[in-house]
Amino acid sequence: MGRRLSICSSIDDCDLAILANESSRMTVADGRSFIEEGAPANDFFVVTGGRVKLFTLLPDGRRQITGFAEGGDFLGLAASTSYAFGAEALGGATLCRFPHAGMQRLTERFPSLEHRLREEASRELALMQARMTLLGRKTARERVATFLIERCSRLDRAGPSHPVELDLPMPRTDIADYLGLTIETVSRILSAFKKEKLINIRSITHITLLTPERISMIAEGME
Amino acid sequence: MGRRLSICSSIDDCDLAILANESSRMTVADGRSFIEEGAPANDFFVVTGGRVKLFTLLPDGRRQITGFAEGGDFLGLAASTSYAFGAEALGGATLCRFPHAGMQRLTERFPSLEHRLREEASRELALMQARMTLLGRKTARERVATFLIERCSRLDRAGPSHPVELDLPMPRTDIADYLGLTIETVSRILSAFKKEKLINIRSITHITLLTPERISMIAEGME
DNA sequence: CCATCACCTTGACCTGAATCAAGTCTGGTA
DNA sequence: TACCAGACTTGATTCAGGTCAAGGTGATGG
Repeated sequence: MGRRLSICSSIDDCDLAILANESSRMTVADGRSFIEEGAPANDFFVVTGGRVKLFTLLPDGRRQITGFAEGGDFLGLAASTSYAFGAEALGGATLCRFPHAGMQRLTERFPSLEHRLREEASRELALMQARMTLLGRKTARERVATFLIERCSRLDRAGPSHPVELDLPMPRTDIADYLGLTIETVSRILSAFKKEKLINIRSITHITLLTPERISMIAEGME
Repeated sequence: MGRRLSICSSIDDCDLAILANESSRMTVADGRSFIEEGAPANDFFVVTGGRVKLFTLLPDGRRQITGFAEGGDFLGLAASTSYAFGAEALGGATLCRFPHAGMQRLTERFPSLEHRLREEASRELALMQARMTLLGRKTARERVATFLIERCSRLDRAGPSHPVELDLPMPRTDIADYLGLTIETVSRILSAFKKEKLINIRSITHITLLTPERISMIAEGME
């Protein structure tokens, strides 16, 4: 969750030691889970490298991926007592862990940090509104199109009108669980987009958006 | 969004004047919109009475209600430049409006307020994860059951095992747009629940949950 | 160079919820 | 008391996407 600006951006150089003092680095191997949904929430995390997926589960195993996080993103902003989601590395990730107690010392020492955290939380809140609309009201085609555009606008700001190379580091299963679809549907729709010359599938993980602006149209239901 | 504790809870009595100074009260009539999705976000709101619905729209008019807010809830936490949602009164509401500039003066004066705001944002974040799971992975029956349970646990903490009277102040259209369904489906499922003696429909807005614990089971997909 | 395994694609078929189309109920008005 | 309008319910039918079932594909190791 949350992007770009590192947690450090609100703290000046010579205070970095204090920060380092309150945190510990950790490495998580591909597919390894490091936050258990419902477990007591003792830590706050910052993703420093690699990628992570966040998800919730239903008792029968149905899964909803609620977000992907990468370098600079915050996890576990909720200062609540238990995690509302599980988290798992996607192809290996490195994290910085801040125990809540230490976090509190930090926010006391650096009041502006609290503001950064709120900012991050509200940015995430805004993204989630959009994702709820996707899940509640968009068709499968629109969902996949939205996903592609979302991916590409995390590289390029502003949707460009010329071909964009895209790399989808997550397996189809994860895309499906993120979009509230099945892997078959995701696969079929990507194939359809290819047949319609909207995209080019160079390899499983490597896709070219041939007509980004048309794909954005589809994403917004304006075919 | 966000419940119970008023914004004032982090501010002591004699400072209330300062707070009052930075805010203005407003009344919104039933069905009147007071936040326009995408409009520049200049204010932060606290619901002081009545109810409000938050939603996002697709260009063709499809609507996703992303939440209902009532007394004590916060709106527009995102300190971003434009609102990520629209908001409209549901049967009349009263609000307290805080222009962002004033809000900033307040957080400087009362640092603990910033923490409250983050807390509120992260609580909302956790709720949204659950709602994404609902929209992405639950069946219509499960969604309606979840909705009923959600409504009743905002009265009673802990799901009780004996009948609960419930009042649904929003029209079926809103329930449908909240759950990502059509009004027909919502209506059919409520009728089915009635036939199965899970609920009793006393009037359009007044429903009794006869077996709350069975309804919770359905809500979690554990029929 | 082939076997294997995990992941992805494609096809045939099915089904849950949407859509389309009548009714019915309620509360307000005269 | 009867009428009306808007909101809700119910039924018949359709269809988007899910499910089930084969194939493909490409990276790894023997």
